[in-house]
Amino acid sequence: MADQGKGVTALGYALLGQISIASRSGYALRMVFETTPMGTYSSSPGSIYPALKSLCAKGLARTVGQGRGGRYEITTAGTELLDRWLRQPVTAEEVARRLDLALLRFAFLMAHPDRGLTHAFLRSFETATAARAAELKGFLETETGAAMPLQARLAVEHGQRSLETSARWAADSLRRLTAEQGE
Amino acid sequence: MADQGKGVTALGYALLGQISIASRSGYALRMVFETTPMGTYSSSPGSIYPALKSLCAKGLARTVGQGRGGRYEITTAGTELLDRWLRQPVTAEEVARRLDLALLRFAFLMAHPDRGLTHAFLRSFETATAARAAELKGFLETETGAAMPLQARLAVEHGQRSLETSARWAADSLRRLTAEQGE
DNA sequence: CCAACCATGTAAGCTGTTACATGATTGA
DNA sequence: TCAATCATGTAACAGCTTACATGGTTGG
Repeated sequence: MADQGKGVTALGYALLGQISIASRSGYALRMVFETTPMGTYSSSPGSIYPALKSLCAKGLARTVGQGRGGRYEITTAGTELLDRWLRQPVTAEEVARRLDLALLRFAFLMAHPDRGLTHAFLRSFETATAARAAELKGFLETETGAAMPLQARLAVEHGQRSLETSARWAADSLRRLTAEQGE
Repeated sequence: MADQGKGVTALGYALLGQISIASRSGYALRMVFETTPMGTYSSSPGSIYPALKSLCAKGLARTVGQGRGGRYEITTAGTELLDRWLRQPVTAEEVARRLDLALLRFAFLMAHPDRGLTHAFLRSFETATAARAAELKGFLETETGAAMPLQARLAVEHGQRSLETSARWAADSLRRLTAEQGE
């Protein structure tokens, strides 16, 4: 019966994640996108307000109060959906097409009561990025010189090196989070 | 009179760039997306064929032949539009939101007669990625401890490190291309 | 009282996604 | 001849972008 998160977009999850930490007004949510690097996930009021309405229509969020003090808060169904989303492991496919979505999950895992999830995420993130980097490397090795001029190789190498950096980031982050917990 | 590339999307440029190198059938173009890392820019026939039609409707491409041997080729207007696009420098704004578009330009600059453009691109790419990385670093330094838990910092750091890698890639690529020309 | 900012929206247009449909050709 | 692959589409739907519109509140 639970509609499996059908149609919740990156922006939808970005909003849901925010209000799961603390209820906020639409304007306050907008400001987060405009003043922090989370801005990658949205732009203008024309996308945020409709997205909030859509979350309400799906029963994942609700409004409390109105006018000046109106805020959005997450519902039980919203919490459950967010939880299922946060538990998804990172796949090589996701890394190839939607790395931003994976990073978004990481950011919100910060507030999740199950601290083990962050560790699981980072492990699967490291595996998936390394795997995708290897795929690109394999592609470069298969395609021989003539079929692939230097400049095309360089373009693919950008992706490869970028993903290797991501994998290292995951390993480093895991260490730092573990160190913090142990203190 | 020239419609300044209004409404040409990433996929549109990806297609235009391909046929500027050699005329191809729609299917051949699809296969490029399905078998190479260029696949990031598209997915299914449902997007490629309409995009090709749209290019034709805008007078940027045309079909030659039909059925089995039908191919798409670029028009003069298409060549001019592509040229203007390829000459655009990389900005910090583009790096923040559409790094993929910048990389796409790089890949097609390979076929451009003006070899100086590739060098100009790489220099502006390096500057822009480094600038954006510095922005993120500045953000991390401004936001103090309490307002920003470790895990949120780490998420931003991912972006920062990734962009630093991009900047290094640009510098390395410039060296390698210069070396190749000098041989 | 006027400008600036808070706060929330609507509407048009375009793209992309998903899923389905179709016919030709070729190798087993 | 039958399956796979070549090759090209269409239709429904949903989302984002851009641009515009609207009122309340507060500081100078």
